[in-house]
Amino acid sequence: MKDRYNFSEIESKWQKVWEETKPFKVTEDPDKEKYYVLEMFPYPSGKLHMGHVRNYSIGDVIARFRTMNGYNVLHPMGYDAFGLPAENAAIQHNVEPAEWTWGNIAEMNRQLRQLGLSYDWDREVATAHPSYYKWMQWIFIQFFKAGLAYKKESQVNWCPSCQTVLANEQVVDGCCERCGSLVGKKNLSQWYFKITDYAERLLSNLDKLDGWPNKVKIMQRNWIGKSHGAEAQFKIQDYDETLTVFTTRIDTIYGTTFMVLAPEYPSVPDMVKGTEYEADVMAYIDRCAHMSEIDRTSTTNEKTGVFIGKYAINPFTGKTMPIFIADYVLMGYGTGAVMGVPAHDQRDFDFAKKFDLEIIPVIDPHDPEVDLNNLKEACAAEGTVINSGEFNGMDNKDAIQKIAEVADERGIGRKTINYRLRDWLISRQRYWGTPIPMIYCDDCGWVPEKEENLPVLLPTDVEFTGKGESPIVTSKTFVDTVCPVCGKPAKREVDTMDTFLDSSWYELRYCDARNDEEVFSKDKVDYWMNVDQYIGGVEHAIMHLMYARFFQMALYDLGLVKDEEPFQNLLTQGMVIKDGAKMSKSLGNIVTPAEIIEKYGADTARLFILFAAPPERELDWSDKGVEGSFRFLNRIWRMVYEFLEKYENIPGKYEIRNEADKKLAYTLNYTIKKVTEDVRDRFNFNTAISAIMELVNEMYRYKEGDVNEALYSTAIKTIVVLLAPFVPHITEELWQELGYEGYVYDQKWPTYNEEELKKDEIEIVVQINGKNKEKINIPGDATREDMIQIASENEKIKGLTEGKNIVKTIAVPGRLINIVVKG
RNA sequence: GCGUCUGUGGUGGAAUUGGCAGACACGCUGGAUUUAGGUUCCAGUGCGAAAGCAUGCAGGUUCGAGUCCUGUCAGACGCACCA
Repeated sequence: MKDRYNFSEIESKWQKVWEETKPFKVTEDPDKEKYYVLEMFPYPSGKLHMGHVRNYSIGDVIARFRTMNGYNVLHPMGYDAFGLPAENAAIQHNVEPAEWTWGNIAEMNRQLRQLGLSYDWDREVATAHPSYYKWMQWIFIQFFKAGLAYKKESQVNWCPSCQTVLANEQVVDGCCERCGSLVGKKNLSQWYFKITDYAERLLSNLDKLDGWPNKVKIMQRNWIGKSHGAEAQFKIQDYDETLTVFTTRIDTIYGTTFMVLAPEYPSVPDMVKGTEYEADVMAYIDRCAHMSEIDRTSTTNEKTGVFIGKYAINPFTGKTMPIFIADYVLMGYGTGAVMGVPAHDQRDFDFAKKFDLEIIPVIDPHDPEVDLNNLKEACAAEGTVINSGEFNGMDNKDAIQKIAEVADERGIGRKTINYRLRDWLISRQRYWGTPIPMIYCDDCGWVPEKEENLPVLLPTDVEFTGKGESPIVTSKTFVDTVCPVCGKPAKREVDTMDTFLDSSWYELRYCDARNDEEVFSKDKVDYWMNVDQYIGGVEHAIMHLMYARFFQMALYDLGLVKDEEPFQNLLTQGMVIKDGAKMSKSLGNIVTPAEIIEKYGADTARLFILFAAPPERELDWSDKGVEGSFRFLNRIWRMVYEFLEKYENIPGKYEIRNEADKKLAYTLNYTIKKVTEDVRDRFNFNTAISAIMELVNEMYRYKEGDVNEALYSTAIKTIVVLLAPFVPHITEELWQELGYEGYVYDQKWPTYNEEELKKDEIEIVVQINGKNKEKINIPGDATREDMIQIASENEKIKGLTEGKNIVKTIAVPGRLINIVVKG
């Protein structure tokens, strides 16, 4: 054995072994309990960053730990390979998106292999590969057939100068990131998925997801945004249309003094056509088209709006009231029309003040602080209904029910449930995505491509000018085709799919990644699913996880999978930051995995990243901290080296000869217990590693005395096995140097001996009125009464309680005694 | 703006169930080893002279609060076409 830890030699040696022997390749084995560990697959930007290293290190510890505990572990990796950056590279650097992407994947594959991760690489998928997107298209067609996909007109960001559609990300402060022009909106007919049909199930199933962090479930609940309320219908004076509003406060309908429509409300242009209001209204609509939703709904902004010259009629009072359009009303939520009740809604209050509109209080909260005739702000409190005709005197909570019932009877409204969740817009006017396998025929309408013709391949004769609605339009071979139903000339859909679709079912494809005959074998998916542990960035808490859940439910309804939920347990990791800020090029605080691996090796990088913080928290990168982790591995190396030089390696049954042996045996067993529980139950790898460090410190102390070779050999062997999931290369090397058979990744996880964890004597604290006063030693098996007895005999405690009235004494076994005194 | 989360020594963090705040590590200080630097090994290290005081800030519940409750401030993440 070499006296120095040569990490680069060791790491490349074992990576080569793993590459050749494929120890992490798995197949279905009905006799073994399976465990599916999945890390969110990366977008192949070309460079691995520390967030990736963190994600995959966490997953690798879990996968290796479960393998050592006897599970049949599925641990796959792949690439979310479609997306905007490849297209930008094409536009800016004139490189084919495919070439750019496959090059990046090759580079990232190389970097991932340097980390020593236990993947079954034979299951690698890349969503941009036809063998993957063929089945993406197949799933789309099944969804279409099931009525889950439909076309609808909607708005996109449009740069008038570039003549192209922009992603929200490409819009900076309302302007095009490329040319700086003011971005507008453009209407396009686009594909949607009816995720709202699943709103209730997506919501109620959350209760079953015990293995998910509460915060993620709360975020998803809020995102779905279920609210119970009512619809009410308002006729428009001298215009043949009825406005339907959604409100959660139908009890305040008598207080409605105006109506507000979203600027995009479809009939608004027609209502103002040819009137004196037309110019102002159309100008306002245009202005709103340049604003983001976040800006529009900000409650701190001064309210803006325009009167459209029409009046609505309150269905209960018959009173007429002005109709406005205003940016704080969104077309995408509710019905795009709201009743303005300034007395009881703050946004309506602000609007009424601005436009000098009437404020009618209709709920009396019986609060002396609130002057109903001179409101300073809206009063959302509950109370008694007033100024509301037949409903006066009711409790407003009862009125919410009653008014909705009365409206229903009179045909002017009804109770309803509204969700904030909107249908999923999946069309992208982009090249580098899965082509939507739909064909438009003048006679048959939108029909899917025949399944035997899949995949609909992305055309390669495309120009990337950065202009136009979709680059695919420039292909001379793609668009024209024949109708799969009637055979007449027809045209293909030129939009591609949102890349979120690709990543909504990849966990299923991993179960049977090389299947050319079907999307996946049901038997294989039934064996491996669900994912036992999913790990990824908390930034995906809502969208990706909601979409993947929706896919699984839809596939469940199609009979393709046996469960409604794909991810049993979820671990959301925090970001990697440096000096208190996100690592970014512009701040110049980036540390790349490559430079750390070069300088210290992958084991050190993994160890530091797992040791520096628990997975859920942000991780503050520290170069000094990395050196500390490197030092620890060197310390281990030297300890084993010295052991092999000086002692016989005879692990196994040992005698406890003295206090030193007893102490080491205790620490050894305690460490096994601690590491097992921290990894298995809590994912607190930082405390697991610190426990191992304490064991090493104890062993350094121990070896200075009279060494019990059997015990010390056992400790050496155990520590190598305990460290194996964290630092796989060095432990494999040490295992070999110690002369053991087989591989350390294949060893059985150690168990601990309860007997050796028992202590004869423990130290507890004695408090008086909650303040620590004394420490006493008591027998390990002392009862409450024993504890109090021993404490009361202590000289210091006697002195402190003398002449005082002891009110009570609280004894917590194994921890403390608190004596409460008076006087 | 809305939603969610996080605030503990000089630093990263520990305290798992309301029960000794600061494990482990970094940094720093001192010592040993070394021709010297580095490495390594050992010891010390929240503040305070002490009584005591300390977990962003202000209250509250409790025998006891970093942990629970209310309010507040600061930062991070998400907000539907980045992935």
